Amino acid sequence: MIRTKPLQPAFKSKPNFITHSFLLHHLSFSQASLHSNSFPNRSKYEKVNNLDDAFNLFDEMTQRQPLPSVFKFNQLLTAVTKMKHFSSSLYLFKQMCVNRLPIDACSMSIAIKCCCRLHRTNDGFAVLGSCFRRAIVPNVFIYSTLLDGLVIEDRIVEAERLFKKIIKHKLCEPDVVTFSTMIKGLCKFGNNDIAIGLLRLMDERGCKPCVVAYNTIIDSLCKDKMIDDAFKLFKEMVFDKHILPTVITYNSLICGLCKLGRWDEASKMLKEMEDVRISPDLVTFNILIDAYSKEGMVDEAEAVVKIMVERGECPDLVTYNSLIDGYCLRGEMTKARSLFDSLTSRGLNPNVITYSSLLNGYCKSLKIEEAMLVFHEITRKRLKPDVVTYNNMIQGLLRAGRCGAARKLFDEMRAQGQIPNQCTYGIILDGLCNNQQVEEAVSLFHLAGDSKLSSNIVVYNILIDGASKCGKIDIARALFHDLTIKGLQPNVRTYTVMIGALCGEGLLDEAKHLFLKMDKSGCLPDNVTYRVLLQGCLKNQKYNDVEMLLQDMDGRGYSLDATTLSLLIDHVATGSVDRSMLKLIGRLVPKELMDTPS
DNA sequence: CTAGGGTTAG
Repeated sequence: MIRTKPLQPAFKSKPNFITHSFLLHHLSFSQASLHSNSFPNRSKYEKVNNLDDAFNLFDEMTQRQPLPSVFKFNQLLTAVTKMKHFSSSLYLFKQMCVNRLPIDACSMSIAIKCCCRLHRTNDGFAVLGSCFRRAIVPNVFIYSTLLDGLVIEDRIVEAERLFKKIIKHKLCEPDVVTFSTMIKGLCKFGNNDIAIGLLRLMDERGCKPCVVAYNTIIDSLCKDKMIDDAFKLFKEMVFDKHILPTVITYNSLICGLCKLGRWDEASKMLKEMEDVRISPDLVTFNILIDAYSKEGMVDEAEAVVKIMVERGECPDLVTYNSLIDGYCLRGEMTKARSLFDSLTSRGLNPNVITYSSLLNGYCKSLKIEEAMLVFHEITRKRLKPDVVTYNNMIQGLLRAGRCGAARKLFDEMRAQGQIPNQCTYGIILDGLCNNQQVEEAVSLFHLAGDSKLSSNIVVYNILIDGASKCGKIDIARALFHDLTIKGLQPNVRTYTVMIGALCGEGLLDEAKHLFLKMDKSGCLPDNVTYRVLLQGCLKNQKYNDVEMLLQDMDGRGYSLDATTLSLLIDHVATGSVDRSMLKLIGRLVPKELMDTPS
């Protein structure tokens, strides 16, 4: 399976004051990075920095007598390709072909790269065919580029086939780039172990793994939240293989740590990279800004922006998109809007991500009309709403109770060629349930006929929760039964939602039974499970298990949230829960709740 | 001499 973002975020801890003040302090006082943007030895063929110049130079070159060398043409193609004008580069290449201008393997590999980056890898293979017709022997550059094209298009089976063919038929000698590309493909499909195996294999074949090969796997492990494995590989790279990490290595690790809420370690890595004289770059700062924004700590995020500017880095669209999203998450739509409006004066054009963030912010703030305006603005700016945009808008409409409009947009999205993903269905099912339409939700779920959807435990969690919220405990039970029949494994959330549903109906014995069952089936109840069951006990005046639950929580290092705590205190006050439990309760109160007087 | 691989945003 290709890696996708989870439908539900992982539990994270907030950065404490010490960590982030250290982090900011540390960054602002370390030495500024050096910049060198001068390229004194570039010829005019690689110096072109806009398309017009490139085309003019090309025309002039084609008329020269004698013709410039293939080397000069390749330099020009490279320059255009570096500007990411892949179509133009391909156009020039085609002109070279039809006009019998000089072409070699290098020109071919540039053309193939352009095809691949345009998601036209098949055309890349057509260029490979033309190599044979022109008696140009395809080399390792050409095959590695084609391999990358297949990986870019998620054609992993074909990528593996090509890779094996290269080795078996000795099409070329695979080098460190060929291996790294295959490793990237494996990682993209979650095969980290096989990727590590390939890392070992290349070493055995006498092709020494380099920092890129390691980075690829380290980053993939970080994205899969296997950060400890990532560090294992990092240490192996540095200490056993004596390969120096780069800023990209650190960026991946810091990003992974931030996303897991491991702020103190992220801060430690920042310090470490400065120690080894690697300056944080634009991406490093963007990672920190995004992490702070997602924690709702926009002030700290803005502080990082200030520091990066002081250090000579120019905030880009990624920077501002993170900030805008941060303000949206806090519901500070005025700030989000003014930041959005300031983009053009900063020379930045909002993209579909910017618009979707803003739209989502308005939806979450229940300003559905504003959200619709933003939605229409997207097409007016000749951008295309994508799946995420539609998902956000549909969610907003459902929240506003406008089921009909949501339905219409769902149809429109498919008409526009945007394929609904699992997230879309999750949003719609949840929305229908919240609009008292569980039956519709369940039938849509069965109607969707998507095998991945019907085996998605998160979707079951949504439906069970929704059924319970609508007071349809029978439907909730049936769904829970249905998933076990299918051989699906309920997760903590499934159990918790079901236990909550049973508690809500006063079915405490059944809830307790399920609670014991989950533990037995190896699914450990989490913090939330305990809180839900505890609330169920209290609300239904079943006090027998309260002390045992509290003791369990203490033993597991769990804590109480504000709601459960105040409910408990109420019951102690009325005498239904014994005062002797106060000491135990006190131990379960997290520091944050102690500090904030409410 | 020119060509291929690794990091950040909804």
